Amino acid sequence: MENSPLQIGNVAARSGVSVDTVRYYERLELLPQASRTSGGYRVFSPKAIEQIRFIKQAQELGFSLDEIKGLLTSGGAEECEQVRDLLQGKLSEMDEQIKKMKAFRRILAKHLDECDSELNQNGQNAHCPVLFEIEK
Amino acid sequence: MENSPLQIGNVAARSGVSVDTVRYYERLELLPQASRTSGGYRVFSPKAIEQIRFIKQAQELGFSLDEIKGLLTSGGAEECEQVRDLLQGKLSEMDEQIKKMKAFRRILAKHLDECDSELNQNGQNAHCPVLFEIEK
DNA sequence: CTTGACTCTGGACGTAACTCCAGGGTGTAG
DNA sequence: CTACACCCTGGAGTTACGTCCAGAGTCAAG
Repeated sequence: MENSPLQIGNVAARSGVSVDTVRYYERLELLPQASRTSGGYRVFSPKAIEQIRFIKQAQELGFSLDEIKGLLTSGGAEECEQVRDLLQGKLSEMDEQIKKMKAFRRILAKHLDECDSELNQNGQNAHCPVLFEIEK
Repeated sequence: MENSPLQIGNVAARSGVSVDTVRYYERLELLPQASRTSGGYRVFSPKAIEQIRFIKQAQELGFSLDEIKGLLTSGGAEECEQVRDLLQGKLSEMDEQIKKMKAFRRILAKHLDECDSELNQNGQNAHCPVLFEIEK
């Protein structure tokens, strides 16, 4: 049978994290308590893999595990509002961040240019003009 | 005289960090070793304040202190190229990140909508559809 | 000369998010 | 029955970035 129970190493490999991390997430209640075999081995449903991927995705975008927990425990109406608030907050935060990044991007790009032309013109005794005038 | 030496508490206050943090940055060589009074007190130049602000700014945008150190130690031609590479790398990273954020933003905004209409229509027994279909 | 605000050092502590380890059990193939 | 890969738990260790503390010195004002 190909229907062997989905055990932790498998889940870990498929979702790109370590088995330790899977157990860690379970402890933090980011994953539901997995059921066990008679021998005590955890048994996962394939949903767990998706869930871990979701966690990783959200994490890359700056959500903390605690916030992600908030996103995952969505049940009734009350929680729905709570999730909505969390999302709303994160959205404005992200807009803010994107704006800042664009501005800093421009600054860095400019320095990069200066760097390059400095190298082209002065070659050996070029000195980078990074940091100066970066303030506002 | 208004020309009292710029000491650590002052620098800290003006740059919005704690004195501990200033000393910490000095240890990490993110700030030059401050000179000392006869009594052993650090004496800073106003440039230090700018530098700390720069560090904080870069940090908000996801640079680690180690990377920032790379941005700050810009001297001759060799370092210039090194800085250029660092910036180049960070720029593509930022572009990547901005793209991802925009995508995730859309996903979250959609969920937010669903959340809202769910609340409007089903009121009390609304249940949030967050997490499902978020994969890719 | 005393007071009070400020500074010094070295090292311990704190948090997030893991990561590793010892000592032991499970399960299956040969 | 013996390997051998895999799993279990509890707890210690790690990295990044600070923050706090004790015990002691500095300095300007009164």
